[in-house]
Amino acid sequence: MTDPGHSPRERYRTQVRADIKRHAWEQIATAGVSALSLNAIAKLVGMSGPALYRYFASRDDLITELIRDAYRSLADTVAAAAKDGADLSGLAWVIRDWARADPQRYFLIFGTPVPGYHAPDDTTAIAAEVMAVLLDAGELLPAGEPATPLETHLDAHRAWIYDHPATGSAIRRALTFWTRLHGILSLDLAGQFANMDLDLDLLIAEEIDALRKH
Amino acid sequence: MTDPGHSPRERYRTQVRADIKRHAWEQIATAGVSALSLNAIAKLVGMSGPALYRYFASRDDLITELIRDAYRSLADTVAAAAKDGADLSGLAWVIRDWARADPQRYFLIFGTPVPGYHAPDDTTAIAAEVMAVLLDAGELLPAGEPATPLETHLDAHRAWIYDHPATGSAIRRALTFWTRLHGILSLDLAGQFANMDLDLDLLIAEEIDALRKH
DNA sequence: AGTGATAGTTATAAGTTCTAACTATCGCGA
DNA sequence: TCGCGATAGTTAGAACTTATAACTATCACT
Repeated sequence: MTDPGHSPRERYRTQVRADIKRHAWEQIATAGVSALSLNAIAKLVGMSGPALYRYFASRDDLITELIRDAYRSLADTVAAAAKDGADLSGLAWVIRDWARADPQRYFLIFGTPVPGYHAPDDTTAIAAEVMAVLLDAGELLPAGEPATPLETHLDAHRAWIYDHPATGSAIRRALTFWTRLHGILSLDLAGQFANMDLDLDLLIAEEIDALRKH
Repeated sequence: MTDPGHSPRERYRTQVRADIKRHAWEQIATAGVSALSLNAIAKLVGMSGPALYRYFASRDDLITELIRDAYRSLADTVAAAAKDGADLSGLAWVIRDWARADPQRYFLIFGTPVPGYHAPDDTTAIAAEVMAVLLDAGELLPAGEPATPLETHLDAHRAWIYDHPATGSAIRRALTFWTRLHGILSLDLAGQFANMDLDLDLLIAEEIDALRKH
């Protein structure tokens, strides 16, 4: 048989792939994904241009893998926080920190979409992991008296949360947590709050706190 | 004197510039800003490659002008709605429609930032126009009893709204209107709600409605 | 030790932005 | 109406990019 999984060739290959990705992340962090150059990366890892195509079929292929890793990193971070007992507030701070650690990584997932590009299916599965954590956190809060129209709607269209038993109220809170936090984070990371001297944590805190009350 | 402003040369020049921008917008709408090719545009308007540099100093220069136009379009749209008496809800629908009309135009302003790129100063002035409208709309709502910590903070750090006399409560509502709506719109336009069968208008309505109550 | 898969090489094609150098055209003033 | 100067366009080319083709060296396993 060839390569049971840990042959020298295989180990070398995964090491070089990791090296390539490491340099790719550095480029993305400092100049954005549009400035990512396969040629430049190849030279940085010590090989010449086309050799890199032995490891990634194309530029899009490499970026897709980076997107996958970014999703994985976010899901793991959120899951770890949940395991440590974080509520919605705690999750908000964890996600804020994760986004700030590498804004371009955040935008790789949630930023400007490229028309025609479709994220691989497994990334939506990872996104569902994150959503499940948010749904769990949302369920810990008491639901309001009469369900709102949105809650009724979400309760009826629940296919995307798979078999999670969350109530309409919990789904609404999880969804709203997501949209509110993303709104704040993406505008902040994009520099739209520059020169506003805004206390972002105060804004996040009050927005998430409002979710607790409604 | 030369060119009082309406010489034949000048008129031809502005017409060609508009032509170039028109094709640029088409490219951006269908393939995103990263796929914008000066060469392709030049051929579409009937000139060969480098001739386009008579009209725009560089690719970045053209994009910057498109960003400026996008800001201008948004500000005009919002201002027109306000003149027609739109409240925060009405403004939300107008902005939603404006974003949907050309998602890539929306992302050109609010999408993934390019590290190192600084928007020209006049765009922040246009953004202030939009903010002024939101502040006006926020002032029409009654303020809650004790000001929240965020409202107190915003009241103290009000340099960015220039001389607008809005209260801390109004600033908070305008800011929150912006972050909430952007969170929803950007995730939707980016396709993050795909296959969720989500009634976006219901989500927007409840989020903006919650602002009225707090 | 030999051999076949793998990893690297260089050359090349077809793009891109953008500069340089040159030419043709257009419009204004005399 | 003629001429001249500013403007608009051209082609050539430099320095990049992604990506493929063809070839060679290396490495690990039988």
